[in-house]
Amino acid sequence: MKAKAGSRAGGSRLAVKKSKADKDPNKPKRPPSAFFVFMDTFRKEYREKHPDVKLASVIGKAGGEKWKSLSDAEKAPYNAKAEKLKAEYTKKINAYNNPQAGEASGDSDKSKSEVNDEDDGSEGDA
DNA sequence: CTTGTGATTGTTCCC
DNA sequence: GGGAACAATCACAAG
Repeated sequence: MKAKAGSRAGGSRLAVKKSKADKDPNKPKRPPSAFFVFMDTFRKEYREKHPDVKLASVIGKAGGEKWKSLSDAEKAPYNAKAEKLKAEYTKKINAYNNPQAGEASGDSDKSKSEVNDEDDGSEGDA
């Protein structure tokens, strides 16, 4: 059932999809889930194996079944990527909800969540 | 021309 | 804790 839900419990999100280009400039886009990261690559491969199939909907289905077929180890790189994107997005959303957080007054330093250490050489794609 | 939909799963958000 | 909307993508439909 794709009855995802007609009415959401929350209230703020009542913003219905007005126009695809009418999104708040301050509101950052959500980070692609591991599935999407996997699908980005999966799509390309799928197109080579199925040049006739172009509909993303079909690829989505194929990818969905394949995705479940993957093991945690294979999803690991995708999850790791999504995890990083999540951290980035969390900061953006924080600024979106609290653009001036901490800039009020005498706020010294309480948040040490600066995880800027990108020492993970694994990226290595440099 | 323009816009939405359909389909996949995951993630994220706010109350 | 929960529930609800949205993230990419791309062909196709309808007005």
